[in-house]
Amino acid sequence: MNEERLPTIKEIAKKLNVSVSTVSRALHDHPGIGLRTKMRVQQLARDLNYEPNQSAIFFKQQKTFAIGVVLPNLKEEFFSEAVSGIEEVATLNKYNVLIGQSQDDPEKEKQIITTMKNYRVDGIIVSLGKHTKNYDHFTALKKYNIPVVFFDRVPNLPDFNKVSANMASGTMEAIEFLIGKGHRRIGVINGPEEMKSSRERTKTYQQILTKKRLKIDLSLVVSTDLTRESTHAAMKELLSQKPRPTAILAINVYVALDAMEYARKVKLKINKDICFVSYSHISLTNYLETPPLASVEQYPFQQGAKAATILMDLLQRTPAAGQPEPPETFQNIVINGQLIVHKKK
Amino acid sequence: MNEERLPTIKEIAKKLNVSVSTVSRALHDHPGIGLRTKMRVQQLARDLNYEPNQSAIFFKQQKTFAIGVVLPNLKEEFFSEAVSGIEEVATLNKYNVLIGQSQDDPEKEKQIITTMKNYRVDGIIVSLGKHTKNYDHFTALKKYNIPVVFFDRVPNLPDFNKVSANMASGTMEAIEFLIGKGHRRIGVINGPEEMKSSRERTKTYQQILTKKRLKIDLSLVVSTDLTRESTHAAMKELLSQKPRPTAILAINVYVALDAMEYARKVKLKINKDICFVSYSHISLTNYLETPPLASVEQYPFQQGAKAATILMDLLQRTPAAGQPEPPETFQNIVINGQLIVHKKK
DNA sequence: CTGTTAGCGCGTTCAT
DNA sequence: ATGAACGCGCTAACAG
Repeated sequence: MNEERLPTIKEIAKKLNVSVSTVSRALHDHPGIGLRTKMRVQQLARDLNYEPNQSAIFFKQQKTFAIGVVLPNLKEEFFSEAVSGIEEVATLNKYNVLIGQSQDDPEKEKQIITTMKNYRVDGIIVSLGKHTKNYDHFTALKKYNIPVVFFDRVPNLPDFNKVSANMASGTMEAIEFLIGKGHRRIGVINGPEEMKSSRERTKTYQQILTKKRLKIDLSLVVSTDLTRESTHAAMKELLSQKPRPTAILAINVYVALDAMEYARKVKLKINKDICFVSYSHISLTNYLETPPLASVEQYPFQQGAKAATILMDLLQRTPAAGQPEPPETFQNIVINGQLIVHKKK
Repeated sequence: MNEERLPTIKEIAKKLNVSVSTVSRALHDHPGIGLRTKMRVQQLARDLNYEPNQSAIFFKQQKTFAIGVVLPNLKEEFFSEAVSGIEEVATLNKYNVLIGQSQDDPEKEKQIITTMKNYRVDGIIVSLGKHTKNYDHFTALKKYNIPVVFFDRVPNLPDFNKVSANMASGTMEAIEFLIGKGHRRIGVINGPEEMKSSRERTKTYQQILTKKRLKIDLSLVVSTDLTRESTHAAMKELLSQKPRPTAILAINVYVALDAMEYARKVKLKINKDICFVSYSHISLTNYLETPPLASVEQYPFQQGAKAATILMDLLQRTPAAGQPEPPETFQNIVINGQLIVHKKK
C-alpha cells in the first residue's frame, strides 16, 4: 500500500504552471479569474480527487469548525435526542460536533471543558451535571472568546445564553389534569433541592392548589436524588401519609418508573390505586402495559436545535468594522413544556 | 470585552528575550536547556495561562487527534453505550470523538464519511446502517490512510478490522433455555435477509433443533425490517401457524417489544400464553411488568471500547524505520453474546 | 486577470 | 545551551 499523499493546491499549481493563489481562487469561484484557467484548475482538481486540507484552513482561520457538547450522558433518550437536534443544525452550518459525557461528575465536566478549550472548539453547548455548583470553568471561557450556550439544566447566571423548558406551564397542566380526573391528594417527587426547577415546581404546586381551593399539604412534596433507592424512599414516605396520595407527579420519567416499581412492590395497582404523571417523555413509555397517564414533553430535540442555532448565530456574527461594538446580550429562551396524555392501552 | 488573544510561544519568547525554539524546548523538557531558562519559561507560561494551540500542532503533525464515529443513531441505548465505550478509550489516549448519525440512510452515511475524511480525522469507527449495501466509500478511505474499524453491524469484507458479537453461542443458549422450559414450537423473528446475522441465526436454529431431535418447521422463521408495522405483520404470520408457537426469539429488544405489543393486542398473555427472548438488552426492560424471559447481552460498551482500542493501536503504531513493512493484518474480534435470564417480577 | 509573498503557531533541523 | 530559519497548506494583501 503506497503512502499516497493527498494532493495540495501547490501540486495542482505546478502541474498547470500557474501560481497557488490562482488555484486557490479558481477553486473558490473568485470573480476575477479567467474562465479557461478556472475550468482547467477545477478539472484537474477533480481528476486528482483534491480535497482541501481542513486542518490547514482551521489553522489559518483560527477556527476549528467544531463545537463541543457537554452533557451528563447519552444513555438517556432526552440527551441523545438533544444531541440529534444539535447535530442537525451544526451539520447544516458545516460544523462538527464533539461530544463529552460528564456522567454527572463535576470534575470530569471541568476536565472536558479544558480539553475542548485546548482543542479550540469554536463554541460549547452544555447541559449541567446534577451536582455542579461551581461555574468558574464556564466563566473562564469568556476570556478565550468561546461562546457557551446552556440547555435544559442551566445555571443561574445572568450573562450566559440559555435554553430551557418552562416547567410551570407543564406543571400547571399536569396538576389540573389530575384534579380534573378527580384526584385531591396529589404527591410530588421533586429532584434535589439544588435544582432551580424543583423549587419552582413546589411553588407552582402551591399556586394551583390555592387557585382550586384545595388544601395544601407540603408533606406530599418529597425529594429524590434521582437514584432508584432514593426514589423508593421517597415513595415510601409519600405512601405513609394518611390519607395516601392517589396521584403522583414525578420529576422525570425514570423517577416515575422507579416509583411505579415501588408501588407495584407494595401491591398497588398502577393507574387504579395510584396514578402517575411525569416530566420528560421517552419512546419506551409506549411499550409499558401501564404507562403513566401523561407526561410533560420537554422537546429535547428542539432544545438542542435551538441552542445550536443560537451558537451558530454567535459564531457567524461578523463584527461590523468601525462600528462601536454593541453591548453583548444574552438570550434566555424558554420552551413551554406541554402535557401529553397517553392513550389507554 | 477585550479580544484577549491566547498567548503563543512567540510572545513568551519576546518577553523573556529568548528565541521561540528555546521556549518550545523548555516547555517540552528538552534535555539540553539551561535549568534557569527552563524555569523562567515554564513560570511565565503558567502565569500567562499558556496553552499550546492544538490546531497548529495538528496542522504541523498532519494529525487531528480526532476519531470519527458513524452509527445509525444515538437513541438506541445499544449505540449510546457503545459510544461511551469508545469515548472512554479515546479520552485515555487523548483523542476526541466526532459523532455522526446516519439514521440508517446510506446517502447520509456516505456524506458523513466524506465530511470526516475532509476533516482529516485520524480514524473512523463505524456501525453500518441497516440498508447499506455499497461499501465503496469505506474502501476509498484506504487511499487516504484512514483506518476503519467496524463494530456490531459489520460488512462482509475481509480486509477491515471488525468487532462484533457472536450470536451463535447466544442463540444456542437462548433456544436451549426455551427448550428446557418445555417449549417445542419456537418462532424466530429475524432481521432483513441482507444481514449476515439473520442467516446465521436460521442456521443455528436448525442445528439446535436437529441436535435436540425436534422437528424443524421453517415457517416458524419470519423476517421484519425492524419497523413496528413489519414486526406486527411478522407476528401475525407466526401466530397463524398451527399449532402456534409458544415462544419467540426476536432479533432485538425493540422488535421484541413490538411483538409483545401485538401479542397483547390479540389477547395473549405474555410469559404465559407466549414467551419471549430477545437479543440486546436495555435498562428499561427492568421496568416492564412482563419483561422478556431472557435476553442475549451483546455488550455494546465493550464492543465500542474494543473497537476504539484496535483503532488506537493502529494510530499509534510507529512504522519501524528501515524495516520492511509487515503485511497489514486485520482483526476480527468476536465477543460472545451471553444469555441473561431476567428475574421474575 | 494573475503572480509574489507574508504569515498563521509550532517543532525541528542546522548552525553557532 | 541557544538561535535562526524552514515548512506544514492555505488565504489574502499587494503588485503588477
